[in-house]
Amino acid sequence: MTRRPTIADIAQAAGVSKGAVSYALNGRPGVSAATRERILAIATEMGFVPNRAARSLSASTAQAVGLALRRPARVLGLEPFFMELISGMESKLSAESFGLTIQLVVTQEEELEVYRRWWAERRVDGVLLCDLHVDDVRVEAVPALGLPAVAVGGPIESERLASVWHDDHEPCAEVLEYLYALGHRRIARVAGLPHLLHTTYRDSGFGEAAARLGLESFQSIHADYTGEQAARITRRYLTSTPRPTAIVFDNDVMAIAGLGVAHELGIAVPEELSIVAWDDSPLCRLTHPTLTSLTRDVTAYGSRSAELLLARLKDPAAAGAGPAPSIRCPTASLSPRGSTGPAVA
Amino acid sequence: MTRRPTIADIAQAAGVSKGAVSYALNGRPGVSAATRERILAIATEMGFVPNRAARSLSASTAQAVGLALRRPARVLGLEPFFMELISGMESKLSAESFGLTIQLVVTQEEELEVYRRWWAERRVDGVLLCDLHVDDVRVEAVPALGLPAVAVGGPIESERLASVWHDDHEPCAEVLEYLYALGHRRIARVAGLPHLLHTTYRDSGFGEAAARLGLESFQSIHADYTGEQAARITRRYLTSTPRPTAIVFDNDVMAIAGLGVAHELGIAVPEELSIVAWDDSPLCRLTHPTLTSLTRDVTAYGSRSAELLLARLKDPAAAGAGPAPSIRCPTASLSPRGSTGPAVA
DNA sequence: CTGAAAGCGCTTACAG
DNA sequence: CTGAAAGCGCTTACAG
Repeated sequence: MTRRPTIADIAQAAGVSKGAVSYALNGRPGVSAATRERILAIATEMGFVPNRAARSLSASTAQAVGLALRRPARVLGLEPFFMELISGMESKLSAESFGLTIQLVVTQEEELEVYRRWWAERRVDGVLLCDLHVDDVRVEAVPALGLPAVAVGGPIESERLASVWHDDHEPCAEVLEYLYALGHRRIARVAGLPHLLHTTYRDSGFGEAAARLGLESFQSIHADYTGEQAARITRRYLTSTPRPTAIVFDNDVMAIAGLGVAHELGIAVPEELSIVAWDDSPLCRLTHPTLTSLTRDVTAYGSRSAELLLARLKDPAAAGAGPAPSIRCPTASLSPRGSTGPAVA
Repeated sequence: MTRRPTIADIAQAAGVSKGAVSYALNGRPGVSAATRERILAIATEMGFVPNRAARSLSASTAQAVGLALRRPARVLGLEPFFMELISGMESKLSAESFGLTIQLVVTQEEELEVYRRWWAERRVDGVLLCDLHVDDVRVEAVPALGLPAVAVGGPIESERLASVWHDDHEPCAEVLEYLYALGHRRIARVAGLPHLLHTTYRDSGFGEAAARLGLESFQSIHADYTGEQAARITRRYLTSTPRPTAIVFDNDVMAIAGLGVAHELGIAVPEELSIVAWDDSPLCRLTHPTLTSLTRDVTAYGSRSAELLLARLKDPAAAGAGPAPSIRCPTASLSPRGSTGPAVA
């Protein structure tokens, strides 16, 4: 037969009803073990694969999860973070034969529109929300749509939106204490986008740790994660007097740009300047010297998020009852490498 | 109404049949202009969005395109290439309200299995094939499935598989001629994976250009696009005697790793060593010196591929007739930057 | 131009 | 344990 086999074909071949085939295929009660065996054998032999649209229509499930990314394409491409995250999500999803539908968006309104459309079309069963903002409207708007979702980031204050996050405070303290122990007293930071939630956590984390250590000159300047802005800010830091002896960058791309500026200005790393990167991608090991960085398992972060969403899709009753779970992932830890060393006065 | 509106609801409100609603919504003949207006107004007012599964089931179209990526997650994350490509594809697809379904796979067999399943499930209408190999089984196997596809890469020899590609020969010549003009005579290359089709085109492109220029010592060593392998090979090149005065890398990540090795060995770039990268991502402008590289518009490459696939999906008759189109994109061109300079003997 | 009906390929109560 | 039937929400010939 050249046509795709349907359950009707299997039913006919097995001499049973379509309903029986459906029960057998889905491992539900309603058919005897012997009949089930026979039906499954025939289905396999015919190379049967259920039509997703038909199944979706009657079961009203899309067997797919959506991911809308609102970042400029060049930033997405540049940061290994996103592909690692996607890879982690995808591994869990495909294991449960869920699809992952991706769309890039520009504005927040466009992003919400995508969620509305996906949900109205029943193209996805749920979504994963990235890049949480301060006062993120999605935290209220997405649950309000009735669209199951998991926020990848936090912690957030919400009874309705589940989230997977890790602590951003502790690593800030760890970095500053490490640099302090190396003798650094003039430390600066090139921070990420100020409206991103985790940036604010780091702002306060660094601020508190700096105050505790008496690092009065500690300062942060916000950037957009691109190399250009990071280079400009680093240049400003390094040409000020007295210049910092250590700079912390909120991502790896900016740290590499900062290292480039140090080379450009003839400032030796780590002899005259220590550099610490956040997000320990393989990029940090490409450079010379290699970059000291805060390591976290981004792939695990993605897979944990997908896992939580799948669990909530599987048990909508539990998902509806009680406050939404908030899962904390292991905190990032410092991996000292070649770019940090003792401070010189 | 709390339930999603269906065409039946609209039909009832408008006092027409469901068929009429369908015709009006899809802009097909069969309803008068006045009726159409009225139906559309009601649909808008009700916030109607067609159920994708129902539409897919009756129209037997998924309104989605699949992309299976067979690369280690860390390579995918590291190379801006893929996200830029995806971004280009996605922009065309979402403009036509097609979804993009992504899956990461490990083996070729797994990849083919994904295509078979997607197609059998009718989860996608077509696929985009990346990373063409030498004697790639997909070139025959995917058209044999009846699954519409466009190869992103080539040129390939196939009457059945459409492709979008760009020439890899000319840039090789351009690079070597440029370096030759700068006085370089000992040139080495850190190549990409040897079984990838474009690597073989570059192998021959560089080989021919080197022969033409009389660069007898020109040599290529194949690597896997990671920084580790590139660093190892670069170290070998730079510690040999006489060492090359210029090294060409098949991607940006390897070029950055190579630059790191030069720093590590105290070899000044570009004074003592020139470096050229392939794939001009923003990464090439992060470093100091900035990397001379071969620029191509990866986003356009992706969007052109998606466009071709959409065109073939829209007109299956034309897609079935005649040899599959083979679209050539603009050739990469050299962007000289700080990492190349005159050769020193 | 319009309506009533069948059909896409599944799932799922509901009777036997 | 099994079968016959209705239904999911659309599209599309086929009559009027």
